Amino acid sequence: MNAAPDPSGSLAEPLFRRLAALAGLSRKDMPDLRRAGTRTLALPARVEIAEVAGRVQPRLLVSGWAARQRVLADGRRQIVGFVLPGDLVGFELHRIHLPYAATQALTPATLADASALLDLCRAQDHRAPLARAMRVLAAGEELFLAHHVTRLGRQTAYERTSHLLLELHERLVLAGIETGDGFTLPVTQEVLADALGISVVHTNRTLQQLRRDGLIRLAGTTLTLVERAELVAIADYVSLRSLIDGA
Amino acid sequence: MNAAPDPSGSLAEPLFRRLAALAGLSRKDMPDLRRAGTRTLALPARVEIAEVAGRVQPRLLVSGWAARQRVLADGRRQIVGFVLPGDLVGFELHRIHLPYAATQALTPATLADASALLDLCRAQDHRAPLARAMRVLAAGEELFLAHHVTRLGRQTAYERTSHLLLELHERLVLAGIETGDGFTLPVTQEVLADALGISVVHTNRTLQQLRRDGLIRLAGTTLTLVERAELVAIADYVSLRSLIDGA
DNA sequence: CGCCGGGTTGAATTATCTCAACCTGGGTGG
DNA sequence: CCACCCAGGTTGAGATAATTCAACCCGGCG
Repeated sequence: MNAAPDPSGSLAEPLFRRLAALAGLSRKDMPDLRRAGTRTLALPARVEIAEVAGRVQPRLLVSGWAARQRVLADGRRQIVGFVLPGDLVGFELHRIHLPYAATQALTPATLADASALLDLCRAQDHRAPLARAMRVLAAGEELFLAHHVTRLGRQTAYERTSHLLLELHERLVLAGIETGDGFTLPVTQEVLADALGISVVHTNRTLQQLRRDGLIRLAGTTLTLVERAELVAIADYVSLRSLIDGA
Repeated sequence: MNAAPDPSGSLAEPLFRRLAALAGLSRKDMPDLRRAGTRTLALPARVEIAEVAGRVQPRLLVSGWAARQRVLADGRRQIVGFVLPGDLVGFELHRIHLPYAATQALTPATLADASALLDLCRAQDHRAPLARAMRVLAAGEELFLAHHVTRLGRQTAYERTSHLLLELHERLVLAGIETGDGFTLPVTQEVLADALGISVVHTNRTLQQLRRDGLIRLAGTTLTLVERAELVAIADYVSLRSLIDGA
């Protein structure tokens, strides 16, 4: 759990990319976090990204994956959402934090303190470019929750899996983490199962079916969306990109 | 589709009740909407609450129920969330609107223009009581989406149904629409099915099972939560109330 | 009167789950 | 340096929750 100041401001690069890509925020409107005490925190996998001393800390996920999850009384787990690099946690800009779902690191992860960014956002007028851009990000988060609901409620395991993979890919590309037609999927099938609302065994079989059908390739943690267009059709996937551009 | 000025400001009463109950907003901090051009719009059931002329209008649901829903290419429908009296639609305070899920009236409904309220909120400092209270409401909305995900992903039909009924009840009580241990459920079983992610037939059977088990009573549109505590245990229900008080 | 939306029931079908076994590769301790 | 150990992946087979299809009922309404 070492802590060091951000040497270059690049820790927030994935966040900045999304702000630029989705909300057209220009470099000059990007906040300068270099001298704002941005420190990083390294966490091993499986650890909960705790609120320090009961207080919610605004943080930015710099690297690794995490998940917001709820565990039922009998141990069943549902992943409510994935937290990817460039995502914010405990960031009480638009809503207060409720301790309903715990955020857990799925891989080794590094976090940066985002209180400087939070203060900056709070000081903005609602018409300011940065404030506007943050509202676009918030809309994206809500969209992904709605995606999740639709997948779980009305899609088959095959469709759900395609849909989730497409969403993860879009998010990683938006953040500039990935650029090609695939991505690194650093989680176990158990994690996917708990996100997709199906059993591990069925997750395994579904992934294999997608492979056999030539829609994806999956070797270790390297996933390729071989037939992206077809996957989009199967999953009825609506991209954030298209919704923002269309509006 | 008649339009009339709000005679008393009471149109926003359900909203005000929630602000008071959840965020401790006092009457003196409540916005005065009486002379702010608050007009109402009456809609029949099944009509979409459209964005007029492609523009998103901030509105307040005054009476009736609506639903945000997504319809897949082959006609399957998933209700992403219920809109109850006191809820806001098209209210672009914290996030921009994305046309992912259409909002449809489930019963005859009346809406009021909420642009005055939106302007007022936007003029607030982030520490102002009203701004703070709106962040609490936003947290509630997010919680109900998380509830929805958990229900659909990891609960049985029996548990899901219990959970949803508890949530609807809590929301109606918070808005001051209902006060007892039950509420008026003005929707068809098909609507419930599309919210719960199960078939109509199975929804029917599940409701009957809950009745047979003496947990609920359902006559026409009148629903009673006979054994509320038991339902909470079955559904592993976490109330918004308890989360806010506990924090 | 007759129709129709919504609720109810039965019976066959299917998607998914559970249980259980087995395999593999990487890491660890003796 | 080898043996084992364990997490994670894979496969088979029986069990079950939920679906689909179909029929029927009821009350309200044109």
